[in-house]
Amino acid sequence: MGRPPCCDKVGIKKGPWTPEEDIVLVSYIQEHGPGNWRSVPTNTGLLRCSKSCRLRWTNYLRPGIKRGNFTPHEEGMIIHLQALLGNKWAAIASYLPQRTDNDIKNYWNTHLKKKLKKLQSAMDPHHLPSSDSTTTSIHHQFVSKSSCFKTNRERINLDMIMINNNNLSPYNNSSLSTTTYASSTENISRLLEGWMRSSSPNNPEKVVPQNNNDFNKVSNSMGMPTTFDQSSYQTKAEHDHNYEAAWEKSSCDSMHENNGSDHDELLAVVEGHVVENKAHVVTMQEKNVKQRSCDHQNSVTPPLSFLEKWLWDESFGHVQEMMDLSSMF
DNA sequence: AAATTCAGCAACCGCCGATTT
DNA sequence: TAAATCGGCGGTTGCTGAATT
Repeated sequence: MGRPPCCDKVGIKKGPWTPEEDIVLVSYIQEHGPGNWRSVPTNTGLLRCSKSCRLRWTNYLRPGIKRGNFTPHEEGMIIHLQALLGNKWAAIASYLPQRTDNDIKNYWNTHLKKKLKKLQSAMDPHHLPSSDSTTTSIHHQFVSKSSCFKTNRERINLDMIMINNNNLSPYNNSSLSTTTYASSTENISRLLEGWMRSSSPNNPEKVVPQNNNDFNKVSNSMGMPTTFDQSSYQTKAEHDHNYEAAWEKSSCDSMHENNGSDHDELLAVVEGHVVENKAHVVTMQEKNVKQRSCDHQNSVTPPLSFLEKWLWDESFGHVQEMMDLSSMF
């Protein structure tokens, strides 16, 4: 016989998570840490399957997740890594701190695919679009050294590097110390605010805080930072803009990000790409060395591989190429 | 102003390798 | 060793708000 099932399939709730459920889940994880998902529904009383709990945590509630617009730098990274790795969203996400694989996947499907198709048709007007051609074509057009990865073996080599470099990811288990869980209350805070915004009397199931004080009460009961005063904004756009600003300001991760979208700003970001990424990798290595030294004394993080350096350098070159082309639109 | 279409994204589904009993 | 679930991943769906007609 195998293991007993993680949860009873009968009476499992589906659909969007409510703030109440989120609070229960976050509270539990703050106390016990992520993992052992099969015990979460039982121990919390949540009418969700363990998979749903894990997904909610990893894609939304986990600390350090950045939401909102992707920077040109992030865009370039995704395009390049997708060309190299294919639709390995988890692997790509490991190179983009603060972004979830789901977010990257969504962004690729809704934004970048179209963008690249546009570019592709501009570069090759006679090309007949097809579902699989985009990636292949982009691969040829933007990865000038793609011959380096023509064989499966070489692709596996890169995967090995990716696996190795997962140690650099803030998302791997070793670097998620329990002290960081507190910041997930910010996610809850944000969620509650968005939920209030979208709540309507037509949905009687939701227990909507009636005013900002109620919201703050809920937040304070969670020990949340209530850094955003939503009462003074006239329009939704103004509200959203200021909320995003407050959110960005209160973000737990201080890694430098540039949200500018105009061309000059974009190029500036791209030009700083290599340095920034190398600096980031070094920082993450330092973090991991510190973390590991707690877990396993005297362990050493491997240095940057030649191939990884190549990846960054290539990324810089191709992204700049992309930017030159994108100025056509 | 109402109806329709489009776009974005959270969450579900199904598959697969790892793990447990 | 076999059988069953877990955990993780990528593909897809369906809901909601925005944009367009």
